[in-house]
Amino acid sequence: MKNHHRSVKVLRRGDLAKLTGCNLETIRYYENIGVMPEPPRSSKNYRVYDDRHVARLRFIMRARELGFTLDEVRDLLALVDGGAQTCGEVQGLANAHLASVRAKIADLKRIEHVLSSTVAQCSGDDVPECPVIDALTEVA
Amino acid sequence: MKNHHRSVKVLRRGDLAKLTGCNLETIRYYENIGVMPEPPRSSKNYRVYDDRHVARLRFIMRARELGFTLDEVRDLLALVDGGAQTCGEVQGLANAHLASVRAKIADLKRIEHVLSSTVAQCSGDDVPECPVIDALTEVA
DNA sequence: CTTGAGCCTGTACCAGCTACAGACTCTAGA
DNA sequence: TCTAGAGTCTGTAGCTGGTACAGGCTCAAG
Repeated sequence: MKNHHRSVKVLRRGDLAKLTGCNLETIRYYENIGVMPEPPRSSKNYRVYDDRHVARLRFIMRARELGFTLDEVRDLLALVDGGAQTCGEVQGLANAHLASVRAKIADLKRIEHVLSSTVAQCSGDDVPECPVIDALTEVA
Repeated sequence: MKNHHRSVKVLRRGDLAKLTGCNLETIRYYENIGVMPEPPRSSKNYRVYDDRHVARLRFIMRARELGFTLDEVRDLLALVDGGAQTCGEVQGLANAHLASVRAKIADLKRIEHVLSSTVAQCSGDDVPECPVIDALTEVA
């Protein structure tokens, strides 16, 4: 038992990465841009994390998975940290983000439609005439 | 009549930008990365464009609008320029791209679902309990 | 005591542009 | 003819959201 005088193992950057599945370097990046707090350092200048850092990083990663930008994540975190945050404010951010997600879906659907209807006209043969190229070339 | 000895007005970079709606700097960028050809230069080192440059830039812009990456655009252009291009090859590229567009749509729909169902639980009040924050915080 | 793993820092790189500085040139009006 | 402003030239830096490496320290096991 080497840690008999310290019952809780400290988390270093690599541990945090493994626990969350986040890339090691990304953690430092998040710290640099201010979405992760600067953790305390050990005597040898190693970052020392705890459970709250794990929770915060998971929060960030989940928000990123849902397509929030890092700026939006910062806003969400500020509301969370603010203590005085209200459901209404968070709802506002989430709704704004939802609208942009829906706009992206609409864009991509339009693109999908153009692509699929164009490709459907392809003969797939060795012929030089190609409806895809035509569609791209057309001034329309 | 200043151009009496040259009936066709030459296009400079700004003209090409206006004709296509492309950003002025983007034209130079496309030249640097090799999707636009290096145009001939005037005696004073100004780029001189013609109709074919206009057509090519429109092609690139249309492909970009459809979500092709610049690498994919390069491939498409190589097939177009190759002369021996076949409909089948182009169809292959377009189909691969269509698949990635569909994958993005699926991702975004999943995100939309999570967001909208979460936001729907919001009271929108001044209360500190927020289902959006809960959803982001949950380890799930 | 050595060896490898892990951590530290700063910096460079990716896409796909956009913008700006500083120098040159062209064009239209006075 | 002169001059002011617009256009062009080059290289380079910035943006987002990371990723990756070099060069140096430190730590733990054999």
